Amino acid sequence: MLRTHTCGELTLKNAGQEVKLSGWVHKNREMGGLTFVDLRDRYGITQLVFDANKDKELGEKAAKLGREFVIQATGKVVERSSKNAKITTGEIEIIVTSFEILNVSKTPPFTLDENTDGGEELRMKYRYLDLRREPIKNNLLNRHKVAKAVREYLDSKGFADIETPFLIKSTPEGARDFIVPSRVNQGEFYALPQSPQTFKQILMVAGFDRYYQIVRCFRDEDLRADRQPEFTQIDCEMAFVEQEDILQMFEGMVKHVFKSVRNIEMGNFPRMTYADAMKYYGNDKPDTRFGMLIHDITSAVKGKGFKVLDEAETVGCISVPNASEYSRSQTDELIEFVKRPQIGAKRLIYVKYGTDGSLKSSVDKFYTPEDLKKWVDAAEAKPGDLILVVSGHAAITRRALCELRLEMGTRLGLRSKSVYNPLWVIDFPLLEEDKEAGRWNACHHPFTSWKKEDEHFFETGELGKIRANAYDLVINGVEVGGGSIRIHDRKNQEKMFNTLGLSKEEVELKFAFILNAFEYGAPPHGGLAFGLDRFASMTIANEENIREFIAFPKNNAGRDMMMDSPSTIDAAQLKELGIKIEAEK
RNA sequence: GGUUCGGUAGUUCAGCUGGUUAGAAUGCCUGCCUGUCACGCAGGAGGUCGCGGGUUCGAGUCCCGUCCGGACCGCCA
Repeated sequence: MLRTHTCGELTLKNAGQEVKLSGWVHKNREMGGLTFVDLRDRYGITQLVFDANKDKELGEKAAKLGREFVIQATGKVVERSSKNAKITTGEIEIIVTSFEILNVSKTPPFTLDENTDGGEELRMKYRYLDLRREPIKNNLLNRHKVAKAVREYLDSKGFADIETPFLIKSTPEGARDFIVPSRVNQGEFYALPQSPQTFKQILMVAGFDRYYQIVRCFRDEDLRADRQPEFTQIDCEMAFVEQEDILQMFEGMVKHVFKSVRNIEMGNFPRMTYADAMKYYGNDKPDTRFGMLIHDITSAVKGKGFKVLDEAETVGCISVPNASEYSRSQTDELIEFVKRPQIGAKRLIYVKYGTDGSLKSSVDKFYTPEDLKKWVDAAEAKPGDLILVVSGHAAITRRALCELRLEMGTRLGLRSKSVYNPLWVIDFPLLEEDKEAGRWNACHHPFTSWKKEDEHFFETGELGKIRANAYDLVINGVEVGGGSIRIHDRKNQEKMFNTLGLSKEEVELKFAFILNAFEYGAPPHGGLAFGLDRFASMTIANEENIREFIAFPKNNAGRDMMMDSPSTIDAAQLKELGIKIEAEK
């Protein structure tokens, strides 16, 4: 037997016991005759004591133990004379009588402490060492708890976990597919699923009623801190339901997860229409931990002969509390912020609304204090506010105000990590226009149904006004899940494909299976999917970098730094697949 | 496809407007130390300043190119 206990469980209650522990040498403190070794495993750290005065050979051998050596030690649990309150085993230590080196280790290239000195790149290359570190280890164990809580809840509600295939047909709407060549069918390809969308709908047609799967999905698009090419979804679908049933069911799931993983009680989730989210927050995933809402002040600023504002499509603003005393350099910095190419606003005008009611602006040449009073009234600003005004194209203005709002929220410390504000965003538009390609795309996906009362907009051609039965769950400004009530009859599904500009032939080629299925008694159904990586990182740490919550993530070029993939394959493999690689130009 | 920041000791970084032998911390090695737990003390080793080219009397520092990494935009139905 290599161990009788783990390194995290011995306490004063075990004093006097003979034990055997196995683990890694976390730290070795040699004091001259007396050596302390922190022995670490997944469960914790236990201090081993080696006394060279009692056993010279043992002491000398122990003094030579290097970091991350794997050892097995036998000894007696005793109460410490000087205790360590920071660890659960801090009241005891093991007086070692004998030990064995199970394996040696090279010196790790970075420290394995909570605050490692290792950079991102090294940590990824030596991920097996990084995963030994307390915070990363805990992230993964907590992620397991999230998944477990999800399964508990869904199981209790009668959801069945059913697997769907990974090698499927490529349907290049939306994201780019990852492609897998078929050897048996040369010249043909599978695609990896971007989501099991059509399979879960067909499971509804098949009568499974309540389905879920914690499943890997694949999208061949560029990466971000919160986006991986393969990611995990909690994929759910229900039959015989309306939107309200789904919101209730999954609000319950999120509450259950927060309660069981973090012991956080969440109240009922507020709801906001997409239109309001765009109007007041400038995007479809508002961070509702703070106010500072966007106000449209277009009509209040026009007509004073200042061309820039008179000719602007939109003029909007936010009012930053307690910032009216901002210095020139501080306001200049904000101007640079919105002019960054990523945002692209042309200018930022500000009005300082002093606590004494005074009004000073960067456009005093054009506007009197009386004019500016109209601005601050339209903005519902209060004395002491700094009003930041952006003008120009509607989309860019909205974007700039959205980013400014988030930035100011961060600077003023209004985005607390200990606060969780969930929000359902509902009534998304069904379609959005792709002006360059001259066609309409589905906002959510082409299987989303629309609101009956908006049906007539199909006839009038006002496609942008049609609202979908689609919803997102947003927590603290992060989209953690989304879904819709689906179309469940052939006629409407064909109408949708037709609206998206797919020809009859294309539809037949790509989607015949689901249209056929709809003709055999498809029940009304809908569902949603949560991004587990984001949901877990949000639940566990209110953190947006999902790489810290994935055991083996890829870097921002889609590479696995540890195994160094992707890589070339040899000529024989290519030949079997009938694939030739074009020479680089 | 684009924007932007970075690449200097094993590691994380400093190194100003170009100017002697490129520094700090930590890690590593050696010695000392019987109660440490970020142990302490003394000493030591360790560098192709990512790579290539250019400007210059002189380049870690300036310029061009290139490779690598981070963040972001486009993209992500």
